[in-house]
Amino acid sequence: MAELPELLVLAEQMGTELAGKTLADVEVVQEKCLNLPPAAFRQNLVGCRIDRVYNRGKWIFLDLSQEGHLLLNLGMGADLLYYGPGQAWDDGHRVRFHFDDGSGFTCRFWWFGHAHYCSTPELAGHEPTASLGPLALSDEMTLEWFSSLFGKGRRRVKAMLTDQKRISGIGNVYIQDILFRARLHPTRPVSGLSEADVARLYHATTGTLREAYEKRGLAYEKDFYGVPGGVTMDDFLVGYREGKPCPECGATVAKIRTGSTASFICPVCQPE
Amino acid sequence: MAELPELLVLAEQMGTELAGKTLADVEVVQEKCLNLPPAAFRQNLVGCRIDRVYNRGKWIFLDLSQEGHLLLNLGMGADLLYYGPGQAWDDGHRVRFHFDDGSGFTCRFWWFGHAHYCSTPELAGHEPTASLGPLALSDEMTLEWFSSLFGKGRRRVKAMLTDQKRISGIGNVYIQDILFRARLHPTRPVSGLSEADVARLYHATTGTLREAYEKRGLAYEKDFYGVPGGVTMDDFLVGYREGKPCPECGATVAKIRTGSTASFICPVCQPE
DNA sequence: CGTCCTAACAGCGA
DNA sequence: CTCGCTGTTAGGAC
Repeated sequence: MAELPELLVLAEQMGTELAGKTLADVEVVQEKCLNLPPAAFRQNLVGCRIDRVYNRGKWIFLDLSQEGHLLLNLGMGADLLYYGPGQAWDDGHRVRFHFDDGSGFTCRFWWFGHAHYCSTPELAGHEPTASLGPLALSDEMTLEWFSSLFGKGRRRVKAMLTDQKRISGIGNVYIQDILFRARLHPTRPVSGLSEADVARLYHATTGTLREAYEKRGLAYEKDFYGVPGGVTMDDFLVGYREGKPCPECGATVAKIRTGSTASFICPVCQPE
Repeated sequence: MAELPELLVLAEQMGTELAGKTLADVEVVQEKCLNLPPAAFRQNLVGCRIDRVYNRGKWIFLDLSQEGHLLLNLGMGADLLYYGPGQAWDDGHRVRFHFDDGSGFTCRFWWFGHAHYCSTPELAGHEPTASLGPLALSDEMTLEWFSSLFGKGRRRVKAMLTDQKRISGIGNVYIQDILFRARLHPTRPVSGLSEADVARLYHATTGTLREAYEKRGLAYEKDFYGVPGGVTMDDFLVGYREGKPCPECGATVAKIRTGSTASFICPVCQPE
């Protein structure tokens, strides 16, 4: 469930809290989350110091001493929760990382998530992260670069914006209001957009995500300290508001199937 | 345009007429039809004797002496026309094969066709023919084998029957009445068919093609001697009869788009 | 609510 | 009306 706003907050907090700490133990409850056998995973990590934490697409990267990287993906939703020295940790975790000062953090995946280890040479060959596009909120994401995604091809605008290989960080939650704010139907082909459409879409994308980031993400997600974000359902314009009136024109917001995902649109403001 | 009935007649006539003759010359007008440079194509063929002619999918195979094979595909429609010793050949041909007795035949492709040469060892690597399914009219095409195409998968019945890799020889003309006789809508998924549906479809397939073969194919196609077949538009039940009444129920036959091809159906007898 | 793999479909060009 | 290639979509698994 976590998308870029929540993941930016998490990585920031993790960087501040964990940088300089050294891993003393790794507890693996669910083996399937890993890309290595638990013993190898643990052995690679224990003794490493956390140098830096940052985002790449929907992955959180923890750069380690000894040329290593811990890569976390929250899948369909997860809680990454810090515990201080002597504090109890969250129950129901799938993986737990423990530091030599007695603190640590747990990963609790709702359905499925990933905790991968890669050495620096292996990193380029790590399929899930090797070809991620630039973060939707980053200096690279200029209007010029954004525009290069459009104009050619018969792909749909929703499919393009949620394709992590082209632009990363947008999922099926924030995309709803992004498209509404741009007044675009999710199945519009990317080649059918005018320059003005693309510019509106660019500002809708960065605006929606930046505002959510400033509110520290969704209210039904938790940060590294268990604190929920400030974006409530009432902040949504059309997302997950089927049956309610469009904030712009009052028409009834519809829930439709677009390919295999759900979309929420105002049928008047976002004609096909 | 030629499908199995026309191609069976052609291969039969070509076998009877050409077996034993030796190629003396090959004239290439349209280079793009070949899989080899014209000089190499010609060199491989001249001096070879025709041993046997038969069908594989929509390809006509001419087995040659010296471990060679001439493979003809008529594409969107073509005339293969025989000329006797001293007779004039058809004008507008793309390739012409001339025998040492003065006879020969021409290939006139309406839009695009292929004349390929393969040595016997190369044959297995000839992509277009390497994985053709069994001919729709052949001893292999038992009800049991036919049934194995159905039951599983989300493919559409029309796409399955015209997939030359699964069952070969059916094109967009005969498929129309095959589906009508089986009372099946072209976009029905193969996994949704009952045993009775499959049995009806089997008998519709073999019946439609066999009857057309007995009439020596379509009236707007020509055999090896330029003689048209006996299947006229009036013989079609729903194929290419949009706007006319269904022969079964009188409802108006509709022309619809199914994927990228056209389909002709009775909307009452072939519900979706 | 995600991501990957694969089957199936769609458009183009020869 | 053909076939094959390629980009895109759709479904199931984890």
